[in-house]
Amino acid sequence: MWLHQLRQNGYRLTPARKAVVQTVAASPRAITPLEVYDSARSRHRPLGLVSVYRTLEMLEDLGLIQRVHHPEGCQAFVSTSEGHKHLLICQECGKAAFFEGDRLQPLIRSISKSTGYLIGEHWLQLFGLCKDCQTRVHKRGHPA
Amino acid sequence: MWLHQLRQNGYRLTPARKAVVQTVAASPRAITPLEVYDSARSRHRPLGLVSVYRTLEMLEDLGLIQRVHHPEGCQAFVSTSEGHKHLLICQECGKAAFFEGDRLQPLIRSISKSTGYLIGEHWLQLFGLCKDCQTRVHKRGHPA
DNA sequence: TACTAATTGAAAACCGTTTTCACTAAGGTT
DNA sequence: AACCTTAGTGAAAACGGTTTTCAATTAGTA
Repeated sequence: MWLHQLRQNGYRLTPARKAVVQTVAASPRAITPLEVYDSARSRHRPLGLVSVYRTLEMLEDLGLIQRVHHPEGCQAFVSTSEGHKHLLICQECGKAAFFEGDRLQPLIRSISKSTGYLIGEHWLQLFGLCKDCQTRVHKRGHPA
Repeated sequence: MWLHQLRQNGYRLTPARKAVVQTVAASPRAITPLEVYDSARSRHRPLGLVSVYRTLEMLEDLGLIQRVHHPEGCQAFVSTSEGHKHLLICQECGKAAFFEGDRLQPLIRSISKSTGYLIGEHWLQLFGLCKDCQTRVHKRGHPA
């Protein structure tokens, strides 16, 4: 569990941290520092926004959460699903799913060959509608 | 040419705009608003940072430039290469190359199937070393 | 040449993030 | 259980990039 993992890395287990960690871990979608703050304060009222930033940074360093890049902003985080690196985000509700990117290798190799670049990292992120939102959208009629 | 295109979209052709547009168009790498400002001021000294932001927004709306997402920040822009949507960025010098992402379709279809998501957009960005920087790095000996 | 609405640059406002700092308390030690 | 050390806390101030405001300017048209 995350709280365990923090202790093992020499971090103290404070109410502020617990509140932030539990909030982020419980969110199925990417959330911003301010959202974390609002939500985590119900677990630990005196929480300061500063502690949210510090804890998020810490969790990112430990690889437990990752930053999500959106067209509208890049300050949101999701909990990282072990071994799965790529994100699929619902454009309606924000719910995040993960998938393996192994199948990218052939594409990457061919791009490397044609451009001459030595490719190190890759980022792939997909956007769409999750199952729930597909049916929800149907019921309301199709939006623009 | 870009300046033409601006006129055709009802924008006036001012020295400030020309300076910004020419600067961005001439850059082989993604540049931040501040970098644009510094560089464009050599073309039009009295340029204000505000005009840089406004012009960048305008160019983005017209689809002439696109925002580049980096682990370290997401405020840089590159000129969009016609038809090519995906970016390959040199981690040494920042030079950008483009490539087609068509070959992603099979991967996307299979992910769509396994997750149930209806996938709309995709973002793929690669990071690596361009040819020049590969040889440059060799000459200096390998860095960490 | 005159007109007018778009555009400009400076300054102020804004807002999310980071730093500072004196205080608190987690967790090991006794 | 009481103590001690130092990591961690929250409030407030500082910061820095972006946006807004506004009076002055000017591009493009009549």
